[in-house]
Amino acid sequence: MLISVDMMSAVRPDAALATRLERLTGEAASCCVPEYQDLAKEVVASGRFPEVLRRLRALADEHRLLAVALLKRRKELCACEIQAATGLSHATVSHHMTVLVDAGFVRSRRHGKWMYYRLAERPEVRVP
Amino acid sequence: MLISVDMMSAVRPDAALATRLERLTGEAASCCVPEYQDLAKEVVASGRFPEVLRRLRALADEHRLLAVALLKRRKELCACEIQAATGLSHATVSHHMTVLVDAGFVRSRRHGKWMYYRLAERPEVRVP
DNA sequence: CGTTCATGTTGACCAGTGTCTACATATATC
DNA sequence: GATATATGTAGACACTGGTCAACATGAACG
Repeated sequence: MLISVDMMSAVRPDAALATRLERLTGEAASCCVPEYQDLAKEVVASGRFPEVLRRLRALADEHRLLAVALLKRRKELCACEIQAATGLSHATVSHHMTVLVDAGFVRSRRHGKWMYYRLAERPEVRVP
Repeated sequence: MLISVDMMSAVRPDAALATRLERLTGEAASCCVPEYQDLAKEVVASGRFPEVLRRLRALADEHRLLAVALLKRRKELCACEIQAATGLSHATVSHHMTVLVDAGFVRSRRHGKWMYYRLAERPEVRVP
């Protein structure tokens, strides 16, 4: 599993440099240019940002990360096994696994009374 | 994602399968085997787990992720520009950038009154 | 069906943290 | 040195979210 920030896509760095140079020369010390508000809105509004944030939040929990790490080692685990590993109540485990499934990291399947979890195919996150 | 074979063999996957099979056959429905507690401890105790968790937590915030996304587009930004983009107070921006620097995603340099931030070389996270 | 076991759902609690104000520090300029 | 600007730090507050107890659901088995 990989979470990466690829730095290949630079979008017009000239504008920022120009603004900063202008400020350094002291002509118009216009800090807090509205241009950055627009750029920020553009980034956030892009479809990927909310999804990436949701996936990062899903992984940024001690017990959920542990569950994913365990699923990396064991092909498949049932809910009670994850409960044993984390030491949490079954309610909390159920909550965590729902978060992981919704985020697309984990897939679940029911077999009789048991719920089995395994990693999704390409659990990858890229910073937008 | 690929699960490496050596990691699986290192932790005896047979035991898990045997336990589950045993449960499926209904012989001894011993849920919550202590083996998973040991495996969990082993994973958490491995040096990478705490660091990975810390880095994930650093990214899993709306404004910090935005800052990283902006730094991906503009080579370098000063604190006031990030403040303009996020609409936060300068104190909060300072806090967020400290978190990102500590997590190793961002590097900072001071030039006169201004603090400039840019992405670190290999901002990459791998689930342990 | 009724029971039992595994899991999902709800609601409430509370610790962690993102946020701001106020103050402190650093740098440049007069 | 005094002032102004940019940023860091400390403390307080509010809100998100992880947690569990209690209840609900779903499946296997008599």
